[in-house]
Amino acid sequence: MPQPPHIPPTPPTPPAPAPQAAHAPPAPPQLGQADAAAQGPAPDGDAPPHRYTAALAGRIEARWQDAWEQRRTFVTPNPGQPGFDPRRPKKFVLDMFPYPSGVGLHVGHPLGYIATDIYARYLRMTGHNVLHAMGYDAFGLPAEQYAVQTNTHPRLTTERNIATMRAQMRRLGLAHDPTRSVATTDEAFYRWTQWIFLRIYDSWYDPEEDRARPISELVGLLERSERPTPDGRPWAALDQRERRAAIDQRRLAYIQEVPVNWCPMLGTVLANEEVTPEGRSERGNYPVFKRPLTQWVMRITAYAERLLADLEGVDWPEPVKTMQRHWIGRSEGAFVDFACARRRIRVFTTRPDTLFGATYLVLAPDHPMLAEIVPERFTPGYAHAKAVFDGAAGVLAADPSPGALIEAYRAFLKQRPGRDAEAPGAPEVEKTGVFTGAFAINPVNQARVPVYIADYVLSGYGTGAIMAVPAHDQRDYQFAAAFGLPVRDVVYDRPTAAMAHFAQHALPPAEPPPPEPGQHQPHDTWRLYLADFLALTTSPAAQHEPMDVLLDVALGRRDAASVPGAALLAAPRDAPGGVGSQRGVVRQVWLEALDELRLASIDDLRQRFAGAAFFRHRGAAHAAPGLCVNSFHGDLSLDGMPTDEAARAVVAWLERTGMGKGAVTYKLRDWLFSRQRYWGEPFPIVFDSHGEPHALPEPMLPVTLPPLDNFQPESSQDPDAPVRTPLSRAQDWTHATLDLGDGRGPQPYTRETNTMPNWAGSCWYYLRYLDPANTAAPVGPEAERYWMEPAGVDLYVGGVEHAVLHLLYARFWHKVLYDLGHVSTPEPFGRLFNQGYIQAHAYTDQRGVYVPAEEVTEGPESHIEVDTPAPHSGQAQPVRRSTTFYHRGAPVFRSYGKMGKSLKNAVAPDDVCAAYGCDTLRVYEMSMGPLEASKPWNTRDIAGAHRFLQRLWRNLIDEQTGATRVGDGPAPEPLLRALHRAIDGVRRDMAALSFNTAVAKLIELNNELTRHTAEAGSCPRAVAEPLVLMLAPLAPHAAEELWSRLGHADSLAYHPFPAPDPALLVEDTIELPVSVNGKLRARLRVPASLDKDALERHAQAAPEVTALLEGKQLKRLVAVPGRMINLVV
RNA sequence: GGGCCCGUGGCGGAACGGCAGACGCAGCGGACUUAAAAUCCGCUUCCCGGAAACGGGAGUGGGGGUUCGAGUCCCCCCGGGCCCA
Repeated sequence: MPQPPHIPPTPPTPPAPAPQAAHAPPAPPQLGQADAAAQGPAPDGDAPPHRYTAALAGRIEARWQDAWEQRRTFVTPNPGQPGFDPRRPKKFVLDMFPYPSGVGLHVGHPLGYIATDIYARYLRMTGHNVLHAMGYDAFGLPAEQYAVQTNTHPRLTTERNIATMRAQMRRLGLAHDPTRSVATTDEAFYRWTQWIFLRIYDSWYDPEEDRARPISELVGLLERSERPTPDGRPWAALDQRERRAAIDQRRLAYIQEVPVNWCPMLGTVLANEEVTPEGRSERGNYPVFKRPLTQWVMRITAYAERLLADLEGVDWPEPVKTMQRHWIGRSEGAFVDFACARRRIRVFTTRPDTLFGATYLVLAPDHPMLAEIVPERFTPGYAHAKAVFDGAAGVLAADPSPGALIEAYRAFLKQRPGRDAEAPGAPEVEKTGVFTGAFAINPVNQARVPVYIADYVLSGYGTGAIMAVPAHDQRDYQFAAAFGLPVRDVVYDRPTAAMAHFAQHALPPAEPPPPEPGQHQPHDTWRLYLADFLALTTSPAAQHEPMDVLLDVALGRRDAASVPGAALLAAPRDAPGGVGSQRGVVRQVWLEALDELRLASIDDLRQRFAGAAFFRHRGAAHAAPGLCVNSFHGDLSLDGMPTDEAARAVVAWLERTGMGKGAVTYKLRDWLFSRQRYWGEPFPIVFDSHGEPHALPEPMLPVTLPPLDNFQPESSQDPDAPVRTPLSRAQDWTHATLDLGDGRGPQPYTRETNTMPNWAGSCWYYLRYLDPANTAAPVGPEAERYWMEPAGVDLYVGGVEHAVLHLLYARFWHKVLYDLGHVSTPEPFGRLFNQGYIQAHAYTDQRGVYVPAEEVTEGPESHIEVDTPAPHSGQAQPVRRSTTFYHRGAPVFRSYGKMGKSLKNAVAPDDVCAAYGCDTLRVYEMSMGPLEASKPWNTRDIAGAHRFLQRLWRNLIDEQTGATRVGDGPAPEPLLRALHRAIDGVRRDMAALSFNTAVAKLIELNNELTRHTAEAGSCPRAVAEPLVLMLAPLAPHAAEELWSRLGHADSLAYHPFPAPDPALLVEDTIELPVSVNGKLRARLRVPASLDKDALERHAQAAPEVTALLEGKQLKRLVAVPGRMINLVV
């Protein structure tokens, strides 16, 4: 997974004493620090010897981290292993797989890890077997780039970074099972990545059984003619090569020549996201070219339907599900055949309902049928532009034949920098293309439409040909505008349909109403009627009324009683826009909308609709669904049908007439799985002397990376230079004589020299946590079933940035493994939770340059003139700004953003741990707000978390002597009640991941305890012990220390979490609010058991209420026992 | 342009459709102290009246709606964020 937490190369700071008076306030004088990083509590030089200070916290934390490790406290046994307790229910808690990067860890990164740790600790204390482990997605570019620069082997860098990150996690007190930690770069791990790749390679998708099956079963089915061969000939008639091809083209992992973003200077392929809109590499700014390259591809599209359908059953945030649905992009479209030069051009469309609006066809520039349909000469008199691209004019002048133009266009495309036409974020580019001279016949209305080629149609998409509907597709519209092609409306939304209806049927009454005050002349009254009519047709109440009824209403408003349908006007509220001032407001809105159409007259309006040219005049396509118009010919009429119904009708007509068929398609593409890198998993594949791929037999795994002494990529200026991957330079490794055990004996082979992408390891790492030492399988079946059933991972926490790719790829691999019987659940992650980000203030100086946030101080307000470039002219304009922030005495301005290096606002967790202890950091991060929300870091607030732990400590431990202050005497009942209310609430909050409110409840209880302890001089054990246990998930070190000082020898990690006593949760009397007309007027203390009738009597008798009821009629009385009373007068 | 999410005190944030502002920060007052820090106790949404106790009014971005009752549900608008184009 990319975008991992970053770990600084320095080892974590050991617990250090609190900084002593080291923070002399910088100039200007009498200013406090604003957002200083980890400033630490104010120095307390003569603090009592046993106060919970940063120094003490540091000692405690180091001690307990050692103890947990030595006692193997969090080592979790699998079923069948010693210590396993089958009576406890299980939970599998998972964090997203981090990349150990080596730079810039900040306090935002561990937020999710702390949350899962707290949850897992809570689960252990509530009787669960908990699996919580942490591993490292350790292959990847940064280490390889570092190798290129310094010639340090990436393994060295990676292992150093992993060690650093492990220490970091340990310093935060995260209770991962140390025996289950894995790294994708371990040979023992990637052996199984390769093994899974081979299972995928050795599988095919059987559409009849809707699952993946081993290739061996495909061979049997082909032999028995139970599945067709590619061209329909019997299996026995195929020769050896043809049989091999028939199998290879059905594999779930296959080799194909595909167009990729090739960057010759970097010597590698780039993902779309790594290419700038200018067609250059994000790193280095080198040119990138589209180039066909032989790649490994994963047939994820075979699973599109299941990946979509199974989203229904998982407990994930709805936005993530929506993003996956969009990414898969299922659409029910159609293939439509257009007759052309005695051939048929098959196009694909996602909008068959717009077929009547197709005014031209566009083919991919390399469409195979072009040679057959392109005529020698253009038909004379063709009215539209024939070619639009740089240099087209010259070619047109020299030789106006279609063939010459097409050649020139292809040459133009080839020399243009490569970029995926569908790359996200790419700006709209000028449409280019060429008329082929050919015409095709639209099957539904026999219209003769011109055929173009253009680069906005890709040969890989659908059939490589589209029907263009410029009125209802933005790209088609732009192309039509560039070439002067017709735009024909065939779908209207309700307001447009209403306008069309008005244009056709409205005859404003003979006697027009007097002109409204303002801008409209009397002859413009049709606009007023139209505006009213539009308001009516779009009002929620009249959404489904027929247009002719509404038109009568709109036209007859002055004479309402005589008009049928006038009931709509009877109750003003039922017909928004109905009467009075509100009607005026709505009318004004519509009049303004009409102004934008620049209608010259009602005849102008009529003409636009008569010519089906509404959208041409508006100058933009209307891509949204609506109702069909202008769509009838012969026996097919779509007029009035909504989009989905019309699409079905067209598909039925196409299938009946043999002119096409319905088709389900997906936006999802197959997954390019090759990278031209060194630092990734080698493929377990070799090629024979014919270039045919062979899987290596299992005993030859793992295929390890060969040593390399030069990691420099082979760069070139030439976009067509042969691709030389780093691995191909290891000649000894690449060429091998092997016996693959297929009966052919030892043969010479060459190895695959691409490596797998970063995603490979993160697609299955969670399975390895379950059984990390297994040498016979990636995961043993018993461990897999125990931890994964019934619905996969019980809680998966990570950032929303992995919503699509990681989660989709991992689901795909899991489903393949499920089909092949290696795992027992169809979905890997049952419940997903997206944590928010931590943001922070950032500061810029008067030039707009960021200054280190930790050095910024706050002071008196000052006003300064700053030169700010004006948005459009770019000219500097002095702007007066005020600020209260200063950096080295100079005023700076505050902004806000994601914590990180670029904004110079990162805060390192090591610094916070040193200044307060990691328990304080944990409590602070959890109390900042809801886990799912993004929230601002505020160093000043950490003190609150620290003081809470300090107060709690002081309640139990004498700060002078270090002895406990806990006594065995009884606790007073109010305190006990507070305790049990807290227990009840904290349990609920913990289960719901609402750690912020859990912290608040503990603080409340502790504050109550503070008051009691101050008074009584000692703290009752009956409160102290449950409080410590409840604190344990949040601040585990302090809690363990207190627990042991309370006389317990064992860790509290598995001690039962306190349970509330129901008897102490119910109150005898409760206070109820009494409101009159919804306004709070009194509070009533009543017995909790009081029933509704008695409540009502009490409420009416309350003096505050009787005063207000004086002389008024009580209309209604609502009393909800245990809640409130409301009187209505 | 489309989709999703979010707007609550000076700040971070609480609040099953039922007492808005829990808890923390900052601020103010008090106790302790020679003094300060630390600690403990109290106050702290805004406006009006009152010496005070207290009383009155407004209030969850703006407007409308549903409801006995709306921060919470529905519609429109404004502002911010994320994703897709």
